[in-house]
Amino acid sequence: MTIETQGGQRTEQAHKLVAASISQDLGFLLAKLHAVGSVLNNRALAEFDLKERSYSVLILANSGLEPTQRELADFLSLDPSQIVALVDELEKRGLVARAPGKQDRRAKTVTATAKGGKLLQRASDAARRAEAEVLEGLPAEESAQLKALLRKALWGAGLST
Amino acid sequence: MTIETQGGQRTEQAHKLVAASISQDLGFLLAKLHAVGSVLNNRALAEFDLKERSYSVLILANSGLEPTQRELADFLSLDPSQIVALVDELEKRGLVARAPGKQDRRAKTVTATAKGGKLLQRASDAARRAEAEVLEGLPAEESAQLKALLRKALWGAGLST
DNA sequence: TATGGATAGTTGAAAATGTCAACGATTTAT
DNA sequence: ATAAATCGTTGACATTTTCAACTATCCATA
Repeated sequence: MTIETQGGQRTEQAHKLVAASISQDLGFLLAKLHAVGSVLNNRALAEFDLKERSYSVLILANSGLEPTQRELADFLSLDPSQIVALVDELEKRGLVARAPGKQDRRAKTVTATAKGGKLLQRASDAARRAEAEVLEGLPAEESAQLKALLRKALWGAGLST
Repeated sequence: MTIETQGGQRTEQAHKLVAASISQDLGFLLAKLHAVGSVLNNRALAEFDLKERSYSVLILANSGLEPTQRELADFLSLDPSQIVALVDELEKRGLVARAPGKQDRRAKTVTATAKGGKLLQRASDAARRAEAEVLEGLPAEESAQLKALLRKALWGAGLST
């Protein structure tokens, strides 16, 4: 991580090595911006005792889509056992509840409790501010464009706008 | 990771949960595309006994910019101790060499050997193909745009085009 | 309708990564 | 000259990832 946002000012001064060809590499760019963003996100969410991971699970639990743990694992690109740990903790805190799947009794759906929904509301404010900080170098239109392109790369056209 | 690219065909079928609001979250989008890309990158680089990390170090060592280990750590968002391990391994394989810094004798610059350069050439072909696979949902122009926006978010305007 | 093969969640262990504090050697500032 | 800071390195510790097993349930089909 090793990123100096101590004073809260500069996100990153242009580095000598930016000139190297790796700055054209998609994987590197994604890793780097994700690293910057994770620090800010986790810092913003710490106030609510959440991290990026648990925040994601809470959002999906609160989506009304009643995801099963397997669906969470697939969607978040995590191992099913990691979902167990995340849901365990959120459930212990009374933020989400497990329910047996309606069609499939093996599966367990995860839904947010009222308490979880309230916490999420406050937390997502903080997350929004963190995201804005990551994107402070981009005007609003380009931020939207960046996110649209990421969605399209992941899932193809059809959902963006 | 849990991503089904076994047959080599579909990168990811549109998931039920795409409808959730987290699909608008920058951190999530970066994490997810990075996860997909890492799998493909590491698979492509495995043939050369490299991973994303060592590949990045090798590129920078081969850039002609003679980075010090500290500069590598800052640029790659890694702890200095991780750079030690990465350079140790590459040096042991004869792909890079450490040299004392010219101005600062505490520092050590890392440069690629001829052997490292040759390996890098072959590896970067494979990496390019992996990147193309990640971006197969985007036409060339949008791929370039995505990368330009990522660079701008990281370092501001000035280098892109 | 019973049997075999797949799948959901869970557990636990092993491997890989991340984080951090300390240290010697040097540099920089005073 | 001395003090404070920095670079690479080491080693300890925490967190995360990965994987194989296990039970319960579902599904296909003989």
